[in-house]
Amino acid sequence: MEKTYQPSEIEQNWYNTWEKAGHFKPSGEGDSYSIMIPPPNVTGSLHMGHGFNNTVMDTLIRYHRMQGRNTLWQPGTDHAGIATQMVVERQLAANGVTRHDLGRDKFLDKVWEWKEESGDTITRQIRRLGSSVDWSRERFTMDPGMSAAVQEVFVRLYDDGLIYRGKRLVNWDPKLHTAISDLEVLSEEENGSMWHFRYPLEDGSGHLVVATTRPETMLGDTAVAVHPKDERYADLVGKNIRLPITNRLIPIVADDYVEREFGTGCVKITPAHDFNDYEVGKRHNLALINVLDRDANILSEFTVITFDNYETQHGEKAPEAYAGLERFEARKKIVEELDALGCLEKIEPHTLKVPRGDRSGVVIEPWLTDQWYVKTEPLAKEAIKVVEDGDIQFVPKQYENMYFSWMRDIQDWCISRQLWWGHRIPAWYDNSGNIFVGRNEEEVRSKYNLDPSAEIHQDEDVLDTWFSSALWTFSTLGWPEETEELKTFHSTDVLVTGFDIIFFWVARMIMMTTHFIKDENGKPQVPFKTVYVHGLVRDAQGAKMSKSKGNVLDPLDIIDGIDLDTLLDKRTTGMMQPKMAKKIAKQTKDEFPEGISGYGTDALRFTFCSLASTGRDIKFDMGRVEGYRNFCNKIWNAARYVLMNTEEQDCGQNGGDVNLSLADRWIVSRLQQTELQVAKAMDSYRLDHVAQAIYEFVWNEYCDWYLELSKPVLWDDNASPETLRGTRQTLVRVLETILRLAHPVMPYITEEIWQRVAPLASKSGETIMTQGYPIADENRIDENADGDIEWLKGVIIGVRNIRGEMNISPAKPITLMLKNGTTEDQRRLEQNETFLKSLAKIEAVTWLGDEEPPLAATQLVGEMEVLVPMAGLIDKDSEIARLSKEVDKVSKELQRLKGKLSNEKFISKAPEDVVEKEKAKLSDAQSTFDKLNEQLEKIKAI
RNA sequence: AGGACUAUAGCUCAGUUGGUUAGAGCGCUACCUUGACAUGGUAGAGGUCGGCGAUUCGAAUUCGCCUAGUCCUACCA
Repeated sequence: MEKTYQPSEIEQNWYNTWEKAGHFKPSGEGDSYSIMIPPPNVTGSLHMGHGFNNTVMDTLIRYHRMQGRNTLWQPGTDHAGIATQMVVERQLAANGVTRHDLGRDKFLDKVWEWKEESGDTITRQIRRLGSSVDWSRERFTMDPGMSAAVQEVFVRLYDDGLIYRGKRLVNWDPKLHTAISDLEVLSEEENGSMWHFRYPLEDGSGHLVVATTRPETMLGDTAVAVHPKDERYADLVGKNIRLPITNRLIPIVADDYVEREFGTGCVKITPAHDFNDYEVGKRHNLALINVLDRDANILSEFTVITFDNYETQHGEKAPEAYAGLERFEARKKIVEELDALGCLEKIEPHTLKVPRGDRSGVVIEPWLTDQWYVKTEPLAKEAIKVVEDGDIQFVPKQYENMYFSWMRDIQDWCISRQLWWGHRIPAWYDNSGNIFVGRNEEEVRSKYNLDPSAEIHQDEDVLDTWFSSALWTFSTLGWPEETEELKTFHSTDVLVTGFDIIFFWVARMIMMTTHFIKDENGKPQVPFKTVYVHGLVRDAQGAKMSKSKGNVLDPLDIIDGIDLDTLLDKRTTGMMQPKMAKKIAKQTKDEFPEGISGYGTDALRFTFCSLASTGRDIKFDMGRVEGYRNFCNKIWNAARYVLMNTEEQDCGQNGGDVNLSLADRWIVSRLQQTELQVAKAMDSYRLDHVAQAIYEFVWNEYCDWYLELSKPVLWDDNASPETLRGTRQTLVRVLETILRLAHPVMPYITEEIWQRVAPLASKSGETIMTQGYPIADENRIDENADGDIEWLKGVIIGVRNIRGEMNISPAKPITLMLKNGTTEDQRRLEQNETFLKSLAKIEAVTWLGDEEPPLAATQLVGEMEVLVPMAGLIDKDSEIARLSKEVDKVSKELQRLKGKLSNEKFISKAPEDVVEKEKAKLSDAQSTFDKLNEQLEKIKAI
């Protein structure tokens, strides 16, 4: 074996071997356990969040697979409508081509090409992370099967009256030319202005002052509203305003939407360009006047529409100066003109929330269009119930509240997108605009008894990407066919995801699944029984990782390492804002002056697990990765030691009596306790505790103590064959168990070592992956052995402490004296003298009776005094200093305990066992204190 | 505005139902190339657990208020 662990040399080989051998596929035996991967965007690449997410899932999957469950981890990718279309359009734009130049079919060919090319990136990354997904079942949301499911769902929901088409105000992205859902709009606070305008009354008797943050919309104003109880304006209600610039007459209406205290208490109402105004308009049956086109430029002819059937009444010419003007240009010009007309009262600075498209970043316009909607209320009802009933549990629990509060106030879901890339809406129209919904044109014609000669055409739009991902848990299993897989693996066991997509995805999956998938009794099935919600991975400063900030990390760069230049390249090419490049470069150089060295997959995975405490974001700390890389090396070298001492040796594989030493029994006992801890942590999704328990046991018990304790046995020329066999067997068996215990978290290193250790531990099999997960045997928890070793450790640490503080070289053999021990102490010494001599480098141990001991440095182990004679070794002053420090410590403790125990109330109210415990502590502390003082006096006296 | 979460050693984080002398890793100090490992070993230093109050014999842990930060949701034109 190499002297240090070299992850790069083994990882990819093992992955290929596992995959080829089919170990990632369900075994077909045992109770099922399944997880659906949250499908990443097929044309993107995985970031640290995915790395984390994959690690959690793979750990759970490998754990359950080793427990003998029939385990499926379903992989796949998402077509990500807007994001992908944008990428391809940007590529085309680089050559000066638009998608319209190509036309729909040619454009889609291009997208498919790009998907093929880029899809490999993701699957390669997933493989490198060690994820044991069943690649034979890989799915893509635009696969024929998936598309069929999407169509089926759309048609059935339409036929059930749960999908409708209507003209509504939607969030319109004027750059991408599509509607988007509420969730895709991000409102950030920005600095703007509040403009106060004077609107003259028709009768010339004065004016009202309205305030607005969006002057350009005034072209479409159809009323001014005041509060019905506002006395200032009571007699104006019903009168008309002569709207400046367009000179349109608009009424003054009373509506309690208006807040009297805000601004002047007068609000201009623009029903076609504001969600609130839309509601006001509806109540007062105002006209809707749309003044913007799809680019959010001013129309040359406004459309004037009534709420009644949204009938277009007539057009209205835009004031000539404004026709075709970009919206912010128009704003400027309107303010100037109003100023010139004497209608500008004042301009105040004002911070407001500006809605922007999460993809395009441009300001979203409420815009009146025809769109398709899912009526969510009935679906939400069932989706709320399954969580209330506990059919679905959130981990951590508090996310249920977030889920409920959103679900109980859910809006209808706008599912149509004016894109080309996606599932085309299965609806057809005839020339009079009648709607026909069906799986294909043929079906539509027969379903609606259409005249064969009737001309119909399919809707041009596609569905929101989340519409198809909402079906993910069952569409991947073959629905609407009633497949074996669907029966076996649905409902899935757990969904592992970040909280940021609870609304986008989790909620919608629950709605769709409960509506479409029922068990044999007609009870709605849930998509998953548990939702494990994890935090976001942030950079070392705690900032969200994002491409535009240039602080993203590719998990592979931590696995393989990357030099500074390449990393700089990666972070600064293909940016949306090239201006940022300089800043990003500096920040990157500061954080990674040497680039990043490769730490291997297992170290990265261990890091993710160790940071996976619930309900908390992860500030990614490179120092921890390094620490866990060192941990891998520790395991590696422990294995090296074990193999050096067991290979070609008798480890009891072929029978023969074994004699287990105290150390052997102790480490086996500790192993059982560790197994209990790990299982408990796994079952409660506390992967940080899993990692912690494994780390502690391996490093602080197996390596630090047990391996050291095995040395005196193995190196003892007089040791019996039974004893040697016992220790070798324990060495290999415990190591082999450690490997299985750690395998779900660190698949590669455990497999590599297991291949060599397994036969020595009488295990056989092709791979560690399918071995049984360790189960604690509580009969092997040996409290006597635990106690004895604790005692031994106490003595050894005492001696080492004296060595350390007295500057006695660890290499120098010393004599040790013990005094004032019990018979139990004597027994322990007798049985462990070899261990003690070896680990504390002691040449002789004497047991003192009542005789006066020589001057010595002292440590206490319980009542027993551990003495290292001073002659020639220890200098008086440093021993005085050392003892004084100890006395100080103990005296503080003594004070505290005395105070507590002299408190009447404590004695009378605290439970008896607690009082007893405190009393025992006090007497211990007292005797320690006395002995140390005594010793201190003695030393001082010389 | 409403809600959630977070605040523990210089840094990154644990701390089960209140009973600890508050832990780990990294970093720091001193010493050590001993036959698995310097990606190591041994011994140390370092915290009034964000603040104030309440409950209790006893609070890092429960409750209230406050401060700071993060994030949702809803928003005032």
